[in-house]
Amino acid sequence: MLNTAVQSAVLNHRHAVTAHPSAAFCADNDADQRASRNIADTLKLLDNVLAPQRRVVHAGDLIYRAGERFANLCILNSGFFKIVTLSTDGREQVVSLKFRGDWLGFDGIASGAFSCDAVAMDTGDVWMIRYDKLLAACVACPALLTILHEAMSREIARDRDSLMSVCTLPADARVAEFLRYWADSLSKRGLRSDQITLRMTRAEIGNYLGMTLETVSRALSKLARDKVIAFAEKGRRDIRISNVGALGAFVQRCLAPAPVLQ
Amino acid sequence: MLNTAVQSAVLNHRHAVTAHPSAAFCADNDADQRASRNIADTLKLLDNVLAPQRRVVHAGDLIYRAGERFANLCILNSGFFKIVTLSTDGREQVVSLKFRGDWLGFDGIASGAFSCDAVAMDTGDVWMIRYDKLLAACVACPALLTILHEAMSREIARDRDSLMSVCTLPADARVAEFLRYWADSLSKRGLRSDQITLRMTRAEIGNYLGMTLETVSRALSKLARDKVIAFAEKGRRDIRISNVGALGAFVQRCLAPAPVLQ
DNA sequence: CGGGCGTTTGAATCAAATCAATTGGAGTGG
DNA sequence: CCACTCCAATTGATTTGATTCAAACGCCCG
Repeated sequence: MLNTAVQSAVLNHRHAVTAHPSAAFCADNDADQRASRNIADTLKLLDNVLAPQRRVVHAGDLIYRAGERFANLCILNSGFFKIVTLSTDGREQVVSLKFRGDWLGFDGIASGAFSCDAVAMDTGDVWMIRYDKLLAACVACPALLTILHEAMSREIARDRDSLMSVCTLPADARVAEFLRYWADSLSKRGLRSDQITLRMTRAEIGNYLGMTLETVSRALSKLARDKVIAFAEKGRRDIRISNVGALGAFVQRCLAPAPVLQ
Repeated sequence: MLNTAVQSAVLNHRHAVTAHPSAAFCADNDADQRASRNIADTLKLLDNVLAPQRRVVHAGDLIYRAGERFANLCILNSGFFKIVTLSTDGREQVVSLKFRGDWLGFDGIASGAFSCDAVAMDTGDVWMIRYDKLLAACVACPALLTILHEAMSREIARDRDSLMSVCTLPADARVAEFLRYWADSLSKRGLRSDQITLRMTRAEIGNYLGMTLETVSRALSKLARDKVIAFAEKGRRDIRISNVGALGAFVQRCLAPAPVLQ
């Protein structure tokens, strides 16, 4: 019973974020297991009540684009997505990353149009839900309303954490924090978090974190030198994280005042 | 009929953000007038349906603090507020600024506890609404639900804009953008935006924008030197902005590639 | 008037950006 | 299979925008 969520998380994933059968890597603590189960339960409920329209997407596909009329919210059943805002003067900014169980499209509710692009970064499937139908269903089923509000609330809290990272952490720490967040997100979804495959280029990571691609590269090299992470033998997109705690410790070390050597 | 919203916006404001009777400064365009009216209408509806509990606050008062159990949302009827998140390791970050008509507390919905402090920066009054009562009322009154979702949606979109500014703009432009946002916020609430009184220290502004207080000071001096803003004759907290467009132009100038001089 | 706090401004320093060269894989086609 | 291109990533040298450190100023208030 505990493992059903973990199992279902694997569905619809091909070469994407691969789940691992061993409990050693999947939701290794109670909180992660609970989170993973919550996501599975939420998806099941939404499926039952609303029978959302499925859409399979591939890397590079746009789920919606800025300016488009808002009518649907999406729930991510699998895959990995980025939210990109585009300013009028042409600046582009990756503002958010989304995984299984996350929602897309909240930004469109207020203005009636999306204010950003939602882009798939891997094969996945999203469930489209008409917003008006969702509202109607929420009246009949209060649990749905709770789910919806919690999702929006989490997004708000998460965005604030992002801002905090960008404003208060030096570049190296920001990259470490980014990896930690990614590993955490995988754990909470019942996926193995000791090995992650970045499906973003250094340039995309840099954009998200407010630094250049060279700085990202240097930070990753430093993390590897300090043995906080390791690269897969072949290629440098796969990152092994034997100990997530070490990433947190690295962040703290970056913040600590320079040691006085006498 | 067009001016009622503007009038009501003045209520409950003492020395805070002062409204101006002349239409030249208040909601000078249709969009601003509409926004101002929307805020007034929303407040009226909430007042009628929920009869929120009033609370008068003064500069420095905490509306709620991180860790506190979540039970109420707040609507700001007047005053000016900051949202501050505190990381476990002691970093502090101003993540958001709030004005009349904005909501406080969405971050508490998901986890059942607030994840940040909400601090009044001026005299004002907030309306407290029990979240469970609000949900019940939403079922009976769909307009309420729309209002709630739009507020959350706007907050999400706004947070993303903040992140974009911090990540893509140089320090000078960030300060200009900050002032532009502030002036805009005043316009949308039917208040004069040609003269704003910063109720934040340079240190607070710097924290919010991800830079040091010295850099904020230098940026403001540069804006004044370039005649984009002007300081009040006495003191340097009051800022005159004769032309909001000039702030936008300044931002663009910061982004433009260095001019080739031959 | 004097103390305290917020602000400004300058000079020195530093972290990150920029510029530039090289490496390394993935994919293509002969 | 190898040669080739293309693009991502790394690494080094240099520049630059912002921070840090320091000093002075201005305003408010007891």
